[in-house]
Amino acid sequence: MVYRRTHQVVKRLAARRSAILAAARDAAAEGGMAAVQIAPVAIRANVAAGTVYRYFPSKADLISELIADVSRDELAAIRRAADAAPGPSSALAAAVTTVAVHVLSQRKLAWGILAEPVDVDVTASRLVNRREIAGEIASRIDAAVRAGHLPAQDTALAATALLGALHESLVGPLAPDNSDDSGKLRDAVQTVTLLALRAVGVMDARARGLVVQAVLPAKALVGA
Amino acid sequence: MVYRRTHQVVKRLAARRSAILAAARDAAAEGGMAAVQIAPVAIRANVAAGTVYRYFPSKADLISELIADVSRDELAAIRRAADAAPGPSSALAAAVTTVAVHVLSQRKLAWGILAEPVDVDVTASRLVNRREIAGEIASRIDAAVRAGHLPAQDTALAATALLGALHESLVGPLAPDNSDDSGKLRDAVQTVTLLALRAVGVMDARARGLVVQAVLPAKALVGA
DNA sequence: TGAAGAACTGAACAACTATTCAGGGCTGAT
DNA sequence: ATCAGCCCTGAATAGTTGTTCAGTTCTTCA
Repeated sequence: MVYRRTHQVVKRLAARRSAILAAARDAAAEGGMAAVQIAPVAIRANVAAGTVYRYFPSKADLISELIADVSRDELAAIRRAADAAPGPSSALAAAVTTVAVHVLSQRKLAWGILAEPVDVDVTASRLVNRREIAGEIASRIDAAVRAGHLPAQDTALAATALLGALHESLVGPLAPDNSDDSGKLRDAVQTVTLLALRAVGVMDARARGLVVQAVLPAKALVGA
Repeated sequence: MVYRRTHQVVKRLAARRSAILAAARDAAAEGGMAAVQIAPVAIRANVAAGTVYRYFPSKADLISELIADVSRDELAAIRRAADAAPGPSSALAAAVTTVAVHVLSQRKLAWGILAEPVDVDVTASRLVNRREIAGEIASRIDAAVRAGHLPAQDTALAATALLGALHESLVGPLAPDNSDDSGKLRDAVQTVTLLALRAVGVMDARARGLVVQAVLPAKALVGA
């Protein structure tokens, strides 16, 4: 053999792969999953359509990896916010607020990742994504229960319900479009976080305090 | 003119239209929206594919009407259950329970109506559906607030969040499949109703009582 | 520099279904 | 019985995109 993958080539290939994924992500952020079509993504990434298939076996694989990527980021953000909180209840509040802020700051992307119809089957990837996020929330609820701050409950179901409430009210089709008014955005985050905390059994007064504490550090993110 | 639509013909046409809609509904109940394709629906309704287009201008119209139909039924059920309750809080609990029971007893259909990807655009119809149901829930929350049973709040947002929680935890991709165990089904309905009531501010102890009252009459429906 | 092999291109292909429409059959008035 | 007009049929059409692949370009090493 007179050809060998040199380090430089390996790096270029990896860069191209990332460029394609980034192009897909940009497209999704701008126009939702509907905009993630092979030809347009290829153009964005400065490659030909066929090249995409040298990196991803199919569109389903491309989108699945996109979903996994975005989920990884979100999960990390949730953990960071929760771990920085002083106690289990604050951690739960911080986690919920983080989810709310994230989906609001990238509504189209979030909708695409979560629920937007796609022509190929990405249910498996979406399932993994939801499971991870829900699992994280569930374990935070669990910690608060063990600390005696919340009544015992089916934490997995509660976590799923919480996420459903957040998503539906913030990026679902009925969600009001407040994307230009950052004050209303904060209000929405607060209101929904309050609902979520009360749902799992935080007493009203205490919940209000937790919400205020959790929303303050998240303010900066709203602009992102 | 030597031909005129006689009463008999009018009736037959109406029956055929209903048959097509019913076929679409059956298909959706069995295999979700993916199974609602013109040719198979036509076969189910004992007509040719072309005939469907004599009754519905396009697939989008057919599915939109299907969504409207199902929504009408659900809304009626919610109102019936809520109106039969002794007070505003019970009415809210009954409404929430009714939604839960309905989606659980027809999971595939509910998923199709609510969120399953469809190749044609039915967002408008889905939006109307959600708005109607959410509006009903919102007005029940409002009644409870006015009666002094709940704290003042953004009822529209709360209603949307409640529905999101119900749907996600009962028919979403993470929902456990308990379709064979009616005991678990009841548990799920109870748990989720409890979460929903607490979310809008019903005190825990009181919420538990309301849930029990609301679930009892709904039991019969679970089998449907 | 040349040869071998890999990567890239982009036009052609494939598959899936909604939609159409020319022809056949049915209904109702005379 | 007859015919005008509507209804129904279902094979053919059409439009949309994901996917392929033969040919071209680029990279590596002797």
